[in-house]
Amino acid sequence: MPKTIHVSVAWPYANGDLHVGHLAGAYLPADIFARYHRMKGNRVLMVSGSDSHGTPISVEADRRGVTARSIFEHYHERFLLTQQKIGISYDLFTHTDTENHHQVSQDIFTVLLERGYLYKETQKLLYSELEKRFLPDRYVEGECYICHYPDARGDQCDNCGNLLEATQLINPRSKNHPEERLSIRETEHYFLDLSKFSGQLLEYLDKHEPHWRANVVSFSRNFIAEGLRGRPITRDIDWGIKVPLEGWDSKRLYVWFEAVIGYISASIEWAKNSGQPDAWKDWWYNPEAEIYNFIGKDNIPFHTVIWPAELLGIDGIYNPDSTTPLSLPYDVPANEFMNIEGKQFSKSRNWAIWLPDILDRYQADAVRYYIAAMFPETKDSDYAWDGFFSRVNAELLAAWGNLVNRMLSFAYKRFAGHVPTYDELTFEDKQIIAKVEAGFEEVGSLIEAVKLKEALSTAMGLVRDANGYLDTRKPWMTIKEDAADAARSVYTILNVITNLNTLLAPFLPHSAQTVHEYLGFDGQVFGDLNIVEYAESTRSHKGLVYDGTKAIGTWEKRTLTPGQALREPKALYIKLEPEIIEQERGYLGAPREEGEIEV
RNA sequence: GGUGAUGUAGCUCAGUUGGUUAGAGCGACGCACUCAUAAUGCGUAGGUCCUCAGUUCAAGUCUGAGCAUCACCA
Repeated sequence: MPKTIHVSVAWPYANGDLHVGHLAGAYLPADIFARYHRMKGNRVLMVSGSDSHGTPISVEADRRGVTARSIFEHYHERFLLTQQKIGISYDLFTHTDTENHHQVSQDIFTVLLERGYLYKETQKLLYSELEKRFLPDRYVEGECYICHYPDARGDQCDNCGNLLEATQLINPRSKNHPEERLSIRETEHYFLDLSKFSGQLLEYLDKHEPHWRANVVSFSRNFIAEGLRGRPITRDIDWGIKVPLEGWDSKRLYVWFEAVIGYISASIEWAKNSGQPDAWKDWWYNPEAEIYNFIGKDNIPFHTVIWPAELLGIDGIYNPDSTTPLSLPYDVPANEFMNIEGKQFSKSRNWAIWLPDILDRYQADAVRYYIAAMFPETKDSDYAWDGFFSRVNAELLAAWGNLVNRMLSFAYKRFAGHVPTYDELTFEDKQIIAKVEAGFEEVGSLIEAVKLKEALSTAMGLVRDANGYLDTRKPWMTIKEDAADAARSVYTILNVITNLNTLLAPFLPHSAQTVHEYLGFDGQVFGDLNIVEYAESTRSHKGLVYDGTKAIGTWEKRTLTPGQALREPKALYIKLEPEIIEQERGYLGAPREEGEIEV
């Protein structure tokens, strides 16, 4: 019985390029998980998109003196190309400035309001006469009321490190117009009344805790223990989704509130785009469906508490006659952070490894391999260039790539380009075949439990076993005096390589296709990743779309047919030069220029 | 300041409910091999499991205190 799996992936702010932190935290684990489940024959829907709203985008736009829209459109385009290149197989990667997303977000606001889950409250905020607007904390500077540092930011003091309340700053001023004295004004906002859900949320946590990661459980419990206070879901800004009420034209939905809605709105958009407008309900109104939210640890309470509260509050939306409730996240396998050469990622200091840059210099599967081997699943990990160098050369290339290359070219040369025909296999031959076949169960159950790092190292252990097997059977020796025995062992190792290739395919989809072809198979292991343009009534947008119709890869053992024609193999991976370590370290912290992304 | 997490071989990390000589990969060293991008295989060396105190017949594993790192919250 196939499972129904929703893979919800955190939405990146479209205010800068994607970096390895994005990949390590959410996108790559989600992709590996989704590819595996598709191979397994399960029904997968994986969605995400660019977060086009939010202050980070406005701040970046102001810094460059352009509109917020042009910033998000620029980076959305780059997100599509980058993720296409590294192969993140979204069924739909869209963005939050679509008519569809605006509509769904406003509908959800309206439903929550009608059901009494929202309340109005007056807040005091800093107002700029000059700009005729309330200023978000990030636009405010002033004297710290704790240490009296004169240039404290609106949300935090860089001198004493304390988090600040912007309205309490001494002589608060606008970042854009430092000469102006800001005043405090009252403004009205809607709040989501989280406390109304506390009983249901505790029940929800109790039910799911047993299969959640320890860090996710403790973050969530801690968040609830601190008390479920109402959270504002509207703001005094002009870039974002309008509040669907008369007289609220100057306000917009708060980005934290509408971005998570993207999981549903993108599912709805995907269904519309595929011509089956109700298809999204197979995931969202289906008690058997499992929803997995792949996110970074900074987002945990939003996905285990606040988002479930929103979902509980809108149960039955677009499906009033439903007898089953709207689905809540089944698991939130949050990753910790991936640091870089021992230091935390920092955009402002350019202490970052940008994906467009490294995809220009290294193979996508090399990047995927290193990051997957270093996934911060239980604690922060560290991306180090000497580590990248040695893991790619000594593990990916030397153990796996070389195994493929040595035996495929041996078979190609010594067995006239065909899979050898054999009489009977020896004990050792059957033993290694059985061991690798058992990997489907072993690696598969680790992936299902989202223990991806362990899944990868288990598969790599089998690669080492295969190399060990060769050393005992030595086909390059036996071919000289006992051709029949060489045929047995070469047949065996090709069979083993076929299955190892399947086990590694979710991690290394690009080289999986290459090996598949070298072995003489036709067709595609996975489907295609296309950039598609979608028109709505007043505007159109592009999305990244996985089309699985051509995919033939399945998660099961395969037996090679003796006599099958092989294709001439070439080396799978490019060997890295030691110089890259210092070269790459040199880019860290230095000024960077965005390059074109070549496909 | 509060909460949570982490601290195990040169490096990156595993170590389930406390139980025999603490594991893996990489790196180092030695040997073997030559099909392969000098790639592989076997073997060796390398650890007061952050510190101190406690519980126990027995602690990397439990408890307390401390030190260090990180995150979240204030």
